Amino acid sequence: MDNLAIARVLAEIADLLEIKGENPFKIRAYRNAAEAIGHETQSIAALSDAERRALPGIGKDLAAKIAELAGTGSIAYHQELIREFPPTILDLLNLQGVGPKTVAVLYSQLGIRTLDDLEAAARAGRIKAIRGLGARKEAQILKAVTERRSVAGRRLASEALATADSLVADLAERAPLAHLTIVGSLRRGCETSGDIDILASASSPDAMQAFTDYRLVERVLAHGDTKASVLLSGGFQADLRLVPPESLGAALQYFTGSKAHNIALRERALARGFTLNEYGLFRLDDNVKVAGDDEAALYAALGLTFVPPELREGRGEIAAAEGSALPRLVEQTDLRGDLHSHTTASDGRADIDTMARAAAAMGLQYLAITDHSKSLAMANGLDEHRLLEHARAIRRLNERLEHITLLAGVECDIRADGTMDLAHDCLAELDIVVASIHSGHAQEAAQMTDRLLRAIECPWVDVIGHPSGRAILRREPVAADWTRVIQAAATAGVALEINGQPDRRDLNEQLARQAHETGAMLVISSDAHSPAALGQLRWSTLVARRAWLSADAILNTAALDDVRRRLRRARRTM
DNA sequence: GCCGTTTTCGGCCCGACTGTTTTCAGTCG
Repeated sequence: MDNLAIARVLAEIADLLEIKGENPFKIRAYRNAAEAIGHETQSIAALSDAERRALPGIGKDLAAKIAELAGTGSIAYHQELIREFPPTILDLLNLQGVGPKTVAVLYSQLGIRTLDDLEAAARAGRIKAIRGLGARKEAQILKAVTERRSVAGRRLASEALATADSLVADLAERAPLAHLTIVGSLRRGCETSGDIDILASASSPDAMQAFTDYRLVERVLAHGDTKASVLLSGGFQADLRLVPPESLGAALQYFTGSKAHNIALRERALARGFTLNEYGLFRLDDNVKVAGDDEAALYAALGLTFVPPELREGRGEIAAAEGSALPRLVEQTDLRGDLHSHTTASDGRADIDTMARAAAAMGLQYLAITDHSKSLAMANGLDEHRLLEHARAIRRLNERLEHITLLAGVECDIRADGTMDLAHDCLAELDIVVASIHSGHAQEAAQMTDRLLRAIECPWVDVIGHPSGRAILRREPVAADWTRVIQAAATAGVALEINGQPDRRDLNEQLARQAHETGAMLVISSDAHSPAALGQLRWSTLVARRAWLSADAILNTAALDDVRRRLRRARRTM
């Protein structure tokens, strides 16, 4: 049983307990454990009881429940809750304006257990008859049901950011004195985003007005003096918070989150005789403000080094910041080259020269041209003959280029049986080979693991591209024994890619961290199919940062000579 | 249900907005 499956059961218990009206701190304990387990790199099911209990947030009871789940496939306590409440009512929980109390009332008084039940009851006017609910609540619920059916939940960070950037640009024009920052999960660099959070710091309310008047607002969900929420056309929810300039630092901290990080930080503040809110850090005894305008100063006042937003997930960053043990995270400017890109030779949009100049203009010192191999016919993949011709063209151009060096490479398909899509003597002619899976994603774990291990055994493979093959929100990662695959890559000196396509980000942050801890080399790549897409290095860099990686963990932060020496082909033992 | 530099029991983050109320509970982030 994998970590995500365990986390899902614990999170569902938390939801059910909430509807039941249980002790909120007990609920939080289940939530915290689910969150921690979902992001743990080692397999929880494989751990001993003592090892589980050593994890933060897991005590005697939860360790026992996890053992029960791993051993029998279910938890009796969970089953009891399901007998009490049909699990379908959990669908009602994330409706705008409907929380656990309302769900409980709807179920106990009207027998509502599905979205359809709820809609029918609202249309029949049965909800407004309940004490504590009213006609407006009924209308709100009906709207929320309609909206739920028309829009999906979470979206790619790249889409959210594009929407957020347009919104901020508009606000900046109409409220020029406000200091605007995109906060929340986008600032933390998460791969998906549920809503768009914007912080405005200003002494006038202009930004608030501009926000609710924004041309793409479909519906205003809430609108107060300092806080407003809107639904944008396209399905995004956006929240704006307005704070005075002297609270900018505290507000940035607070609205960046995550929730787990904030709770831990506030507990730390209390333990040190302070209280922390979005307006500042205040001494408990006399309510004097000791920090608030500057975010780094706020962390310092709590005895911590600055925690980069990408690490604020409640995964040990506060303990590390206390001991000044946070890594210096890799930055996009640390990257000296990009080892994965495409041209018109296969399915790219620009020729070699255009890609090279675009990369040079970004300040990159080297760029690997890695077009697709023949079995990807849809992408006009290259056979041995065309590929070697392409490599000659790349090398000819290289002689004329001044500010950048091109590597002649390929993104070679890993066939279903783990063999390479191109002959080894052809691969041997190249400067770099990225090997990737593009088909047969549905293989069983054992077969997929063998396939990847076999690819890693090929002496001409330098990098495994987008190793898990996932498409965020669309396709699950392939099933494989990642511990074995990562170990094999580390032993063979094959690098693992962090792919920068915004819907791939593959390896993901957990596997990237595990790979680094296992001793595998990592590369941060764009997988650009156009000049503009070289900017996708932004997304893969974010993954590396969220995996706690510093520049020395990443192969392509090195100078080209050094990269050549460290590629598998230079180190292979025949 | 977890956890320990005031604690192995008694704590557990904090504030804004809405709707249904007569002072607040529920929801949200």
